Amino acid sequence: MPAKTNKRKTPSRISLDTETTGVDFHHDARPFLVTTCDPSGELLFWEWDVDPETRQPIVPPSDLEAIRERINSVDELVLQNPKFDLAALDTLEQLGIRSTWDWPWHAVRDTLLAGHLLASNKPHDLTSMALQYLRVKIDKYEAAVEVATKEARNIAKTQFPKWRIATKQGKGMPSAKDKTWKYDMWLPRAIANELDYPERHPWWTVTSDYANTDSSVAIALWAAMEAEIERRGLRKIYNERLRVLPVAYRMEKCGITASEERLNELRVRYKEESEESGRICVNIAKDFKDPEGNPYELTLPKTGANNSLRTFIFDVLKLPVVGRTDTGAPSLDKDAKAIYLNTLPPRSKQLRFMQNLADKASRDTAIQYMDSYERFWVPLGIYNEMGEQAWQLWHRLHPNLNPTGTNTLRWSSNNPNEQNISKKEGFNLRYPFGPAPGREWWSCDAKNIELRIPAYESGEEELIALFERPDESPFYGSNHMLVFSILWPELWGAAIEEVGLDKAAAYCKKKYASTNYQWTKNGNFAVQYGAVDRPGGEGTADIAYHKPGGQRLIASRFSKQDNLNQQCISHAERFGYVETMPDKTVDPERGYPLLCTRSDYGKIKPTVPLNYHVQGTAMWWMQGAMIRCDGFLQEINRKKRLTGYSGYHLVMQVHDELVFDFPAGEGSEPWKMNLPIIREVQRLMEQGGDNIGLPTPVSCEYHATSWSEGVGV
DNA sequence: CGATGTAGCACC
DNA sequence: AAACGGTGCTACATCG
Repeated sequence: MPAKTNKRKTPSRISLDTETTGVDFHHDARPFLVTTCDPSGELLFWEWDVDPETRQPIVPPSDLEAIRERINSVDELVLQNPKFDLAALDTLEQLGIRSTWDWPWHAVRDTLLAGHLLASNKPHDLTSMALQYLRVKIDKYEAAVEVATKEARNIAKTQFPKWRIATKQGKGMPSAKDKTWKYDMWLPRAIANELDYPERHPWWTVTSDYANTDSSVAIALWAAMEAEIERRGLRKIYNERLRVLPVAYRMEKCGITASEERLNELRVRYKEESEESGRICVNIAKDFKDPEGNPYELTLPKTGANNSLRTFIFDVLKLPVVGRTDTGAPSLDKDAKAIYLNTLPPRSKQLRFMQNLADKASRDTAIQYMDSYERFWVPLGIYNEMGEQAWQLWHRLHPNLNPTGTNTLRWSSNNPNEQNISKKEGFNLRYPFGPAPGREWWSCDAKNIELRIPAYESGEEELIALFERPDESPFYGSNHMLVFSILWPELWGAAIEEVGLDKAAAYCKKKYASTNYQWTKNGNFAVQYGAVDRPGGEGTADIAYHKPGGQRLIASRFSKQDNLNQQCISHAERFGYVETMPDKTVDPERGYPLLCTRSDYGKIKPTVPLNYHVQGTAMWWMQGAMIRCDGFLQEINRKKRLTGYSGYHLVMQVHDELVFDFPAGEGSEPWKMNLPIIREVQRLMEQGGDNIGLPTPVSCEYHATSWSEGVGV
């Protein structure tokens, strides 16, 4: 034990950065260089040879021991996106080099989180932030690596055909798209080694020079950022933000399970149907003549549209243009297709063509998503004790999560994106996802949180009443139905006449399902997402509402909420940002600052401030929910001594929904085993409402087999 | 051939 | 002028 001292010492700190052979750590990507730097600028780094035929680094165990010692000897560990480096180092475990990394989360400081907190809508990459905060340009080091690596790739391709150069469709690197050279930064040194380049040749050090620049910039950057965080009074909020890092890391590591059988069931069906529709389209096209007078040979696109299809539709069939793209070109998106389906003459070849084209497009889209899930997944059973069958038919995806990926506090997700998995009727791609054998899933959803926030914050009684008394006549908690009654009082009145006040809502919802009620929903979404309303003028949601002056009518009915909108706009115009609602458990004085988008002329876009304020507040709420739930589940796992995938896990976040993967209950009522745990999860989520001062109820569903099939509890 | 921009579409 | 907010991925088209 070190002696206690009264002298307050400056915390010792280092920065750490890792270079890797890719980003797919659950496939073949591995680290090959670790660099550290202390505040005086002193560097200490470890660079490993990479076997060019396997792309695996050759790592002396003593190096890992040295890295571990260096990490554990300091009070603060500065990184740019820490979970990336940890995920990289964690892969070395699989090489049998180390047992575990006891990563000091308490010591971690993240320049990426700091970058978002200080300037939420500015770039957060190290190069941009070095320029912004330190006035240092470091892009030349990356440029040098790019030139060297590209040249080294060319040498390898011609002289060493057995070497595994990164490619788009390369095995073990499903994320590789463009810029594959970034996966080969180990290559210049490998070539220098293989071809006995002289000691002074730059390729020996071009990559380590680049990496070392990053670690020395990171340590200086954190000093600058920390001072700025302090100056702006954001320390408490920053400290709270740090708590999401281990949560996100664990979510990525656990990932989500998917059934190969169920995925193939959907894919085989869609493929057959798509091919059939495609054949019909090509045959119909042959009945028409191309400009030379020959039967039109249509080449269908894999997805979307191509020139062959555009020419056929607009030049040969001469269908009218019903929509334009951003650049003014005739559109063939699903809205345009819907218009054609509703307007082309019945039993015409044109209509039949369009029907089959639309059928094909929706199936092709679904197939495209499923192909990408298959590309990214890894077989189950490497780390746990699944049975033989499960090993073969179940897989795991490890989507990447970016807590700083948006202009607000929403997270983004990629490789693959877990947040846009279709739940469309007839194309529910959540069907293949769900609990593996011996497991069960639960999903918990914050009910209407983005509508509640502005209603409660502004004190809009009529809307609050809907949320408070969802079972009461006449609207039964339905915001859409309330708005419907305001927009079309005559329809609403007639319904009351017809069936009485208590049944009017159900009656209207059914009778006007595809007309006025659908328009109401469309308009409400437009308003929620910031459609512009000008007093006395026409609101941009009016078109969606199908009601001239509709948006103004709603805004004046909900004048308090309208005031909140104006307040957010004024605040943003004055300060450039809005804040989320303060969280009394973090900093009762202030919320998270979100910079608002400006137009090219420097003015705040008026559609943005309220939207960011609400979206940001909802996601601050979600962040707290995730931190509390993860802590609770970790505690259960510790008490029950459940390790690895066998325990209780938070595995997914889709903005207002969390998904959990638990050990399965047994018997005739299996959901009962974990019901007390999910009730506590529900309570921990709802608790966030107290922190911001409004009720935030959460609904929970049990999934025995699939994410697409849930039972409310 | 690689790089870049556009179109289209999935989610909340 | 801004005119409906936030994302990620794939295919296609074009250009050097």
